[in-house]
Amino acid sequence: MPQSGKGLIRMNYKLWLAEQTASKLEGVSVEALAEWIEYPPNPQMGDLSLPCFKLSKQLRKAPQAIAEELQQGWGEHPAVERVEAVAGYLNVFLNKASFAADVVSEVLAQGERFGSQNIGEGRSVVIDFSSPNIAKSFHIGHLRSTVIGRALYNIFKFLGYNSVGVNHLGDWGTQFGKLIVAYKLWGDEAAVEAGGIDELQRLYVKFHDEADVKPELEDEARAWFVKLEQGDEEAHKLWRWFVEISLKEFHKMYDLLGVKFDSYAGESFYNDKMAAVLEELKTKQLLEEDDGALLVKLEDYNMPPALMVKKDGGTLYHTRDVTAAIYRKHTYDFEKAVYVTDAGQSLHFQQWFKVIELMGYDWAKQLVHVPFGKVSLEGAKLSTRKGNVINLEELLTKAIEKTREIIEEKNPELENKEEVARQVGVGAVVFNDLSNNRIKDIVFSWDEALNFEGETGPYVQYAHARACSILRRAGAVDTASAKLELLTEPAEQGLVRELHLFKERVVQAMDKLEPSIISRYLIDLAQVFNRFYKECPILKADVNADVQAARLALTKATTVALTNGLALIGLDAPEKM
RNA sequence: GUUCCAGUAGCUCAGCUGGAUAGAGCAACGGCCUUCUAAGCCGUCGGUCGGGGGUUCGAAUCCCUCCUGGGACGCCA
Repeated sequence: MPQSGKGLIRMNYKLWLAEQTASKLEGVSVEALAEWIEYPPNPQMGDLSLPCFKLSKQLRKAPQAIAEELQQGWGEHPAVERVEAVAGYLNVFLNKASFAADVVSEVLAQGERFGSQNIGEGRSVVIDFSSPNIAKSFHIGHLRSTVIGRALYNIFKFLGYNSVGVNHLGDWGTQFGKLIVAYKLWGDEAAVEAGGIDELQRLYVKFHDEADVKPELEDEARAWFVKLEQGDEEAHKLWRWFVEISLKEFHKMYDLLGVKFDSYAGESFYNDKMAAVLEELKTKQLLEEDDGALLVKLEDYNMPPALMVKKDGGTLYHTRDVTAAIYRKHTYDFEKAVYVTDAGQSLHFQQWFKVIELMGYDWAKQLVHVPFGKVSLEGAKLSTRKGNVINLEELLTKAIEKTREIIEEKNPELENKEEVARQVGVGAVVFNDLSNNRIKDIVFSWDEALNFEGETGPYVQYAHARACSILRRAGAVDTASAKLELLTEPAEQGLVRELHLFKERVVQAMDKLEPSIISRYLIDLAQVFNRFYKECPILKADVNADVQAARLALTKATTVALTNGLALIGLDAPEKM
């Protein structure tokens, strides 16, 4: 257990309080108590609280009586100022001085590791995210999967897992038949080289427009895809070319966003691996024929069947996903495999997770779908085919441009304007996408995506820059000898309390696979810091030297938490802006 | 039709897996730059937590039901 002498509880206050009280209660485990302990809604009620209602049944006593007994038997503890029994709660008021000293010294000691833990012990988590379709523009719909997946990747890594980021490229399928047909009919090489994905997409859209009046185009497209699958040279060459052009553009986005992957094994990668899986399904007697197609019936599980082979012999995304999962299990031996896609695919994932289970793989329960809500544009659904999309590059470019303007207006002396404009502009867009629960649908609005005030990325970055500014002006700071016990003002304590929360927020974010928990935390932290900044002067003439040193240490600790938190969700923390 | 998800302030959303008087941001209005970056801070206004039942000492949170909106539902992914 953490040593609690001299107020040093090493930041696990819930566990510590559980240990303190468990010894006085018969037959109650420390773990259970730790779960029940909560933070009171406001500081006047204390810093920690144990509701005694659940204990009431077990101990056959009134909650308030239990709380009072605990209070009376409390005795003295250097880390605690006093305890109260109120309305069935045991409220603990921490010793402000020791609390501040404990928290701030821990944050400073851990630095960039602050908030991290070794929960994963090196076990692997495969995260399938981003996964854009080749020859289609990278629009704001793909952004969500990309930034949510990347955040989860970072969070798992921070907590001791071996994160494996997989970009399951949509580089195979009948759309390539369509694209080949369109290219041969209306395209030309120079235009595609010059126009990139835009030109490919124009061809793709044109195909659909034309196919509406000339349905035989669809047959041609199917024929070309069959040729592609059979290794036809011309088809393969065109396909390869489309992939290269697309990847070049995707990498521009990934570079701007700072996203990296460990694998780009997309759909085409599994082409030669599906036959074996189909054979396995057959052997395990899971496949049934229906109207020429092969499928796995799932009616016992209240789901429509999972179609594995089309009547023309072609495979489907069920087939590919099952194959990919088996491959990844063998390759990475994952403890968990998460798939970050829009919520519209929920049924699909449930279906093939069930297929994996029916194949007898007990690791089926390690497969997790992480769904997120749809992005729509002023109510209209985004559609590549209709050309109704917001291009991510355009959005990021605008965000960077707007940041540049704000810098010119507010901080024209700034040295590395371009770099900061990128960090803040991109940060605003990314943060905006991560600030709500991922399941919520988003109606895209330029105003909101480019808003830099209130609950936004720039707000958090700005708090960090202000803190850095103070530290810079203060010069060399000896935080090690600072008298941290002096940090007892309400604004200081509020900040200390928030810093203390970081560690459990990171774990929550992992448990719920929810990056917005980090974003929300950062807003709260920036908020209490801004309050502290306003209320507690540091570099002013009349500030006592000891107080100044302590506040500088607290400021430094805040930059550590802000930087670490921002890094988790993929944002940089510029020192000036 | 079957099934999944969402519904909290005028708007956008939190609400820590059932706890104390439901919190932020935006918008509106009113204050705060001769003092550490005003991308900031403070204040005011604003709520039958979609409706109705139920479980519980206690429900925005769990269960049932209804309403509204959205998604998915065999040969696209």
